[in-house]
Amino acid sequence: MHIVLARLAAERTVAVELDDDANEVGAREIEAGGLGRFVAEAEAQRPRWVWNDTRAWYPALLGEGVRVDRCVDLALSHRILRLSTLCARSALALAPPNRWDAAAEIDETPGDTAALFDLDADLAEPVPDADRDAMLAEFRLQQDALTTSPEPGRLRLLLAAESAGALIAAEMQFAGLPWRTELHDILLSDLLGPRPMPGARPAKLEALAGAVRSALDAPSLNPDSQADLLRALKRAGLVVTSTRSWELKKIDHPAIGPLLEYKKLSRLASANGWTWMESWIRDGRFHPDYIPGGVVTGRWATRGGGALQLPRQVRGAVVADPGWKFVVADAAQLEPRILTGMSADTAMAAAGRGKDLYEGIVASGAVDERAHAKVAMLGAMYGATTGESGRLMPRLARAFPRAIRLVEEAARAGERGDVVTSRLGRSSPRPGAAWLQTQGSASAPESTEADERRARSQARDWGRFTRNFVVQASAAEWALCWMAELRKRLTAMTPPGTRLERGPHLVYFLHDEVIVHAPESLADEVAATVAASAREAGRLLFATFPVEFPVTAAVVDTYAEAK
DNA sequence: GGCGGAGGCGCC
DNA sequence: AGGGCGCCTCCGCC
Repeated sequence: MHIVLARLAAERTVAVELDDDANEVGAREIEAGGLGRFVAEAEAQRPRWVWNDTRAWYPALLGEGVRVDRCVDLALSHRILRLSTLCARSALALAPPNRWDAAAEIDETPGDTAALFDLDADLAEPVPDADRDAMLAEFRLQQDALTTSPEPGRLRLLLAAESAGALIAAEMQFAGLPWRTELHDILLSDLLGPRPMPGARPAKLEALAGAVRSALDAPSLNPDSQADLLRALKRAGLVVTSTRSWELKKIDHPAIGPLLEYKKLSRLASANGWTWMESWIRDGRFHPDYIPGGVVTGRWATRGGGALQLPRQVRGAVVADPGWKFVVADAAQLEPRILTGMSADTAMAAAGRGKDLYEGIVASGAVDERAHAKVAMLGAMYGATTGESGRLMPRLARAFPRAIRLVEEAARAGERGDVVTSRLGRSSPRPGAAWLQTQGSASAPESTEADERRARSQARDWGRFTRNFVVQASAAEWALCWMAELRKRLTAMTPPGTRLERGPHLVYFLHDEVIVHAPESLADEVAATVAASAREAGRLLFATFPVEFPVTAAVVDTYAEAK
């Protein structure tokens, strides 16, 4: 059963009940303030709620203590279906852009802003606060795209996982990641010195800046200014082209040690220092604003707070509540295992069976040490052509021809300007107008050597993008299935109606890693559940193909203890 | 003043 | 000469 929620006006909502063929079988108008109660009662029938945008509905329901089991997020689903090669001939895919298309997809022709203003005024609203007719029409178009797809199963799973992700994102933001500001303050003070007055440098940074100034004989140097710093380094006789840490590391000079230390600590102070703490931690919780599907590959993004870049230095401030534990779990070598499943590479599946995949590659004889296996695999998935990674690639290709062929073919497709598609049906965007123009001008009769070089370089760039896209996007799908399965099982561990924050619940997600906040008595069971959910995700994506997805699950009091 | 690109670096 | 991000500061520009 599907129930479509639509706004009639600011304070009026209608719930339209549909049968399996999306025919309307009932509708009920909900008075102001009554939505939470209505949803809570309807949940007993396990409907799939259909709404334009999870962020527009779910936070308020969570605030009323109401949890939703499953939903269809029409905006997220629309974006997938518009691009997917698995429903390319559907009416939804062939229609001109409308207000269901995110703004990001409309303005992808830079320099052509005039076109934006020529479009229908509806486009100004990227995610519509849709009325009843618009919601039903969009839902039926999406259902049609699914039923006419040659691979409806994959797409249905993808949309279900994407929508479950939207629920999880709202729940994680609502619950928040436990964060102890007094411990964060101690961590900062130990590394930087006591908290300075606003605008002043912490004591340890000031001391390091002084050491750099005297070592470079540059008394007025501001180490925060790259231009200033580069000049001072050159004046001291150092051969550098930038002030990047990795370049400076290669230089032997008394200024370099304190400078690298300065850079590391000043980064901490500016990105996750006291100001960050006061802006983002409320009532002992960090509430990141997750954006499901915010990355072209389907990975999540975040807005504000840099939630996906929490440096290791501050993870000691992430502490479970008294009587509670964190289960910190990450999927081991996720992307190569995804590639294994996609390519059905039985040799690589064997290398990853029951052990560390990179050790397995060593055991297969393809390379002679774990570090080489890792750098070679990453190079295969990212498109490295030179250096150690490039040198090791041919050996990898001989040992695992199917896996390597899959990423090579994805790269060739991108170089041609073609689209590639993930395991469940998320397709890459097409290259933009500028890309096509550069390729076109290189094949024109009057093209120069420089034109052709630029076109080749640009084609290889897009090839690296599509090479990585197939793996990264499919890994993101696996992670969504993992979390959706885990969420379902966590809910089942407490009595129906238990408030989210009273039972074991997800509090953090980072591409291939999750944190569950769980009562101590359930922690071990949660750890086992995390692993079982990973196996289920593997089965959902790759059926019976024998690729394993081991997870490391640690039961800890603080995030810093894990890994 | 605000804006936005560049440089740089944190995470996967 | 490696894929995807977000966010900080500096600095030139309007």
